[in-house]
Amino acid sequence: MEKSKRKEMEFQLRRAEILSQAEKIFAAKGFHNATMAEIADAAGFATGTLYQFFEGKETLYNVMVSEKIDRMHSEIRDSVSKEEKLTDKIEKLVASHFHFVENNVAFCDLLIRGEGLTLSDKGTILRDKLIADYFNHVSFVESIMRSGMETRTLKSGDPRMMAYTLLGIIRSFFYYWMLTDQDTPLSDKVACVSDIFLKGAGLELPG
Amino acid sequence: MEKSKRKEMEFQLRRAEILSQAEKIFAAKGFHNATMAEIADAAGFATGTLYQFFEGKETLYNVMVSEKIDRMHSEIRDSVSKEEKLTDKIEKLVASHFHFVENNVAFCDLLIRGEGLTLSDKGTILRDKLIADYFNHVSFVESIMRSGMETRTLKSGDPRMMAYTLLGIIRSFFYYWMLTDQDTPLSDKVACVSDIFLKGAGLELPG
DNA sequence: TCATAATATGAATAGCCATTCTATTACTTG
DNA sequence: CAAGTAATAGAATGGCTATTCATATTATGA
Repeated sequence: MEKSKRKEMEFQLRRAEILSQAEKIFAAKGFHNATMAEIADAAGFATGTLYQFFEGKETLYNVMVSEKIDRMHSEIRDSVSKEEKLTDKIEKLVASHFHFVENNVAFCDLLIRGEGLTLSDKGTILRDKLIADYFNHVSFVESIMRSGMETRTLKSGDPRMMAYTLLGIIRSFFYYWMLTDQDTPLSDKVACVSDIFLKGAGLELPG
Repeated sequence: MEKSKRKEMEFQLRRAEILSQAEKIFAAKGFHNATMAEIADAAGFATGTLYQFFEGKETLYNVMVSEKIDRMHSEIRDSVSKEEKLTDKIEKLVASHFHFVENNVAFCDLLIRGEGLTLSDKGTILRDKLIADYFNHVSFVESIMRSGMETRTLKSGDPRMMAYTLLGIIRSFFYYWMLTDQDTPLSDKVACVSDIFLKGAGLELPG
């Protein structure tokens, strides 16, 4: 028999609740130290019930991380593509990364720790997916750089290197913010980052 | 009774052998998937013997990571402090980071994965130490930036932000190299990195 | 060489937790 | 409302491995 519309919706709601609690707990403790019992409890289910929704712990983790990353990437893309001028695109790229980080501190900490990229042999599936996602993301940034070169707003050079550079600076600032400075908004640093990326740290001597 | 000189040396040799094998195995499989039995076997000892040298698995891991990071940082400092000119210092900073990475791929991969930063509650000891080490390292780079400002080779600005910027770019390049390009030497990119850091990606329009 | 201390061994222990499975509860529908 | 179906509960199972410990081995020095 077909699942009714309402049934299906309720199922999705419960699934989402489990994912949401799983995110919190994995983020707080890492993959290996989080237990299924704990997640079930937080979501208001019995341990066994989780297995109605996900094959097992590793699948749960993989799905949680993948879906979250996908959302992050599409948020960033959406926000950047609304801009016309290259410098605005770059600012938006930085700003939307920072925005995501500010709203997902624990998750980003989990990602920084990288936990779960090598869970087990099976775990390389997630690792491979995350790496592929990351490359897609780099390619997206690269395409921005390339268009900047075409319009002669950026120096000509290897656009992929430039993408890596900008993403590296973004990551470094967010790491710094996570570890030391969460009281002041990270978004205050947007201008600083895009400025140093475009103009560099060296002093141009006059004459 | 005092341990004889020779006894002590032999002890240290065995300890070093265990650490060296532990590094390989942890790097290959991550903290949680590596077993004490496996490490003991690789080092040519029985499982129980490891406990003569280290309190337990977590201690073994912590010691291995800490000592390695300490070596990395002092190598980088030594190499940078031999240079006089600021631009040379910066090149050397990049080059020595890359040098370490090229010679310790598996270990760096372990660090990127970040495994072990939150092993358990006890595990935060390592996390705290690594964060402190990282801050020391940032401060070192910051001091280079500050001296660059004093000699008017760098723009004036927040030297710590500049330190984060450069370290971020370095990390990003090494990450890229790890994932895609290990056939060509990473050191080929040294000039590119210090160039983009000093001059930025933007095109200075003439006039 | 022999008694004694220091080390090494690896099988046994013990704790942890993912996963399974059956009893129970809630829902659906005729 | 009752029979039947789907969903949930949570205790029991089983696998895994860090750590311990009684025993064996090796080194020491008188």
